[in-house]
Amino acid sequence: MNVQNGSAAPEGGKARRIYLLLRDEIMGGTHAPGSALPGELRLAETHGVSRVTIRRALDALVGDGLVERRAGSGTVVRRPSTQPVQLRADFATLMPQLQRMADATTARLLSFAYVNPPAMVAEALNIAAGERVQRAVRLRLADDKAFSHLTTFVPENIAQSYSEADLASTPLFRLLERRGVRIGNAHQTVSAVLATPDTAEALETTVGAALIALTRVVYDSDGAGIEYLSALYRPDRFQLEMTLNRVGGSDDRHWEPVFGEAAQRTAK
Amino acid sequence: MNVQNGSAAPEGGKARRIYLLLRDEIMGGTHAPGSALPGELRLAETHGVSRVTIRRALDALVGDGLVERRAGSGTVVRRPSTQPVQLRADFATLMPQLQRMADATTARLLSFAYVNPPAMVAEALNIAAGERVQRAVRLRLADDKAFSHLTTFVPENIAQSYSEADLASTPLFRLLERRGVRIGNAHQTVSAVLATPDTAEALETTVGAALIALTRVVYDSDGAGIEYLSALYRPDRFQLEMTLNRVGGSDDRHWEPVFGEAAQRTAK
DNA sequence: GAAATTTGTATTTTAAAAGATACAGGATAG
DNA sequence: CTATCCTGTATCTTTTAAAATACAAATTTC
Repeated sequence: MNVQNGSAAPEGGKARRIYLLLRDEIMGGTHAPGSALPGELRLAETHGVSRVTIRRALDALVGDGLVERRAGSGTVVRRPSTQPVQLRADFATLMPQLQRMADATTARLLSFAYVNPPAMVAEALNIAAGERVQRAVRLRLADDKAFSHLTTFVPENIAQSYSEADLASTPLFRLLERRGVRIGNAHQTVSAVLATPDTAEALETTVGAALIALTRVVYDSDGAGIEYLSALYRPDRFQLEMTLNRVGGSDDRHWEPVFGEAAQRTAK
Repeated sequence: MNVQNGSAAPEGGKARRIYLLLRDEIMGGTHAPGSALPGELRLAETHGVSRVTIRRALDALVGDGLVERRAGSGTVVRRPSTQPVQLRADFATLMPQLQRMADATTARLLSFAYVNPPAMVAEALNIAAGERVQRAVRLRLADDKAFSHLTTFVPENIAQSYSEADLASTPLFRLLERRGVRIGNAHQTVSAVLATPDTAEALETTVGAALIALTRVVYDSDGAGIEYLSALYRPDRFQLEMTLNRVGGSDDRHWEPVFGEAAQRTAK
């Protein structure tokens, strides 16, 4: 009745749970392409369900094109035919990265309005009670595939210093700096959340899938809140990366992040 | 039959899915403590299920002590009685942080063995076919509460330069550097995954919950793989943080990570 | 080539979850 | 005080998922 992707994801129940789990493991690399999954009987035991249920979960994976089944042999993880789009962003230098990324990706505005800020946002930006904020929800696509769901909150008085059109052409921070706002620092937090019905739909995934959640709060030089960003990423299409170097003398050896392009080269 | 936490999490099916979702939202701050959840009827519509099903999910949340229901008034998010333990680690300087953290936390060894490396690991560490690796699975607890599930892979020849006892007292990198291994750089990736039966049990959470996944590969100065770490964190008990400063002249303004203690002070 | 293992298929039974519905009772807004 | 909106409770029905079971067919292993 409610088919999500094109796949035959089980509606609810254990089969669905196991489907999500296995899918997650496969896309996360736990089961490498070409390698065989544990046998159906084994899986049934591991997850404490009957073989029939495992079977239903596997059926869905086959429907997704993630695995291939060979009678008598086993179930094997398929080599993804379409290259994993896998965008990567360096966590240490996230901002400029995102900037460059903006060129290679498309954004779609899902919603735009001035609203009363959620408690979290009001607290983080230190918004006075009753004051409103501009909320914009954007979807970012690469290669016509959605990989990130962004919700930004900007205090009303700041938001009014630019138009929607401005935003389309120029990054927010440039706009603000031109207007004399002196950006001070930003604070980022990374977490993991489950896809809700709306975010799942936007990101073309399934309710209950694991998403990377990044929260960023930007302050001006006086410590006043400028922007609150809540970003959700599909882990199979986007990943946060960072390279560290071991530096210093034998007394004070420690790690130091590698910036920008160097990080890309050092990796792998 | 299979109660996970002490809560009454629905076995499978939609009620469970919605329970997980709402729980995730509450713990993630979408619904601030003290604020009311959407009405049951509204929730039923949003999630496309009947009110009874929503009700079952809410029952579980009440069982967890996450929400309080008042007849006629609504369902309200409870202020957590036990302060959120919330360990925080700075992503940029993760290593020293972890070092310091080790003092305040306990580790429990769940398994220890020499095994054939999974494909992912073999590739990342550039292990020759047939060569084995030391695999150790550890659980890290703070305040008697598990917050992280660590699996490390170290090539056999390197692992043999220290004993299990050594590891208990001294961090791996110190041990290796004393043995003449010259540590070069490390590469980290952050993602999000779902809790599987085993990781869920270890982390005292529920199958299908969202977890932060951090993968780290450490190389020596010759580029040879030294350690492959796969860490899972409970997002309600651990978070990756980072503070950035806006620096540079008007021509070349960009962001730069703030290290160590400074980051802690700047935040909030 | 025989034995063991693994997936494929089918049927039936059992259990669990979800839904529909109706009404009682508390809380709040006007 | 009343209309309205919420949760509380109960019952019954329907639908769906899961389990149990048996056997066939393909593959690998020895």
